[in-house]
Amino acid sequence: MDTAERLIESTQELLWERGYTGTSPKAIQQHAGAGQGSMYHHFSGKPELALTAMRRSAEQLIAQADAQLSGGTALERVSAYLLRERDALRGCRVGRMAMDPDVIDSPELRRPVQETFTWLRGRLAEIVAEGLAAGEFDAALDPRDTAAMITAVVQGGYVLARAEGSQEPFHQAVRGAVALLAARSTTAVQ
Amino acid sequence: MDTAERLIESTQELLWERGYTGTSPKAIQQHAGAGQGSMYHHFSGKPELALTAMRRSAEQLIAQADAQLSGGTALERVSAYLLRERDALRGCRVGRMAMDPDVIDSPELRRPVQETFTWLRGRLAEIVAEGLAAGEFDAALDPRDTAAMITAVVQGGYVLARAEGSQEPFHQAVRGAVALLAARSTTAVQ
DNA sequence: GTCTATAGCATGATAGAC
DNA sequence: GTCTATCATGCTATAGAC
Repeated sequence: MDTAERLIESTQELLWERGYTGTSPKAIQQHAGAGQGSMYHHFSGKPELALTAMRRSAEQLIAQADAQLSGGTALERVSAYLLRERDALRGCRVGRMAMDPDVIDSPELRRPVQETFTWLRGRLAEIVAEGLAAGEFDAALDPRDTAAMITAVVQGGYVLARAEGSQEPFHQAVRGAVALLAARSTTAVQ
Repeated sequence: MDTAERLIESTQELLWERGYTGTSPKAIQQHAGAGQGSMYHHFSGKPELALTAMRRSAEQLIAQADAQLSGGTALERVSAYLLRERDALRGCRVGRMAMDPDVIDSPELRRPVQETFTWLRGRLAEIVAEGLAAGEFDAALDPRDTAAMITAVVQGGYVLARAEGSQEPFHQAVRGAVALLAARSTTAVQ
């Protein structure tokens, strides 16, 4: 693996762990086993390297979620997404960036974060809409509101887990969401 | 207002805006209109001042939520909490701290964050349990899971709003949660 | 109690040798 | 391409005058 690649992957790791503000070029270089000159040869500076790393993380998250969101009924796909095994204490490598002021204040750095969640909410809304069209969900459900709720439960579950220092609140939150969604879909058939 | 008070309130503001890692003693001093000597006279350093500010924010959030969560049926109270007007782009001043590695790595700094969410989930679980006892909610709902879901939707809604640069995803998420809860409430069904 | 001066170290970046 | 040296600035804290 070449140096540029090691720098990108090290940045992905450190952004996930410490955020943009809390990640220094020096820390990235040490993690990647590269010198300063090497980093500044491949990238113009911290913003460009972080942008490259964030785009990479966004692509990976979308590819992963896309794979998990295919196959089965709408409820099965949504439940699989919510109940998928995660390291809740680590949180979301993309969602984490939304709390970083330097990222949010920069349209360029914010874009991959925005695109990730726009895509995720859109994909979940399609699935909920499919479930509605198939009569699987109650017609009263709004696809976009429900999709935003599902996305938010996961992101908020990470906050609760980290606050508590335990995975349990995350699991409670997603179980709570699945229970509400599941019952809604079964009662619709009565 | 005396200097110590201005320092505390300035720290509350800046922690909300930029987090712990992104908030420097110098920035606090400038915001409070106080010199370095003044800050270090009243507080041993950044950690003690931040701890004081975070405890204050936690108390205020709990007091506010407690007031909002009294009066009306269980569904009304939960809905009022979810639909309350908020500056979604600003996020939660307590929940924000959960994404800061320096806060989470320090048991002392994490404590007010943990206590806030433990209390909030507990209070919401009580309310859901009351709703269950009164036959207001579907008996299949688990109070703690549902409470964690409600708390997570709000915290995750902030992430979506900040990622999007718009309040709309927050509103979608809480509307989605209220719609699901209302659908499982006997008062809404008939 | 508040101020200024200073310290030691980290940050983010540049320069130039190799 | 990678290295070390260097730089201006900012961070966190201490010292000591007032």
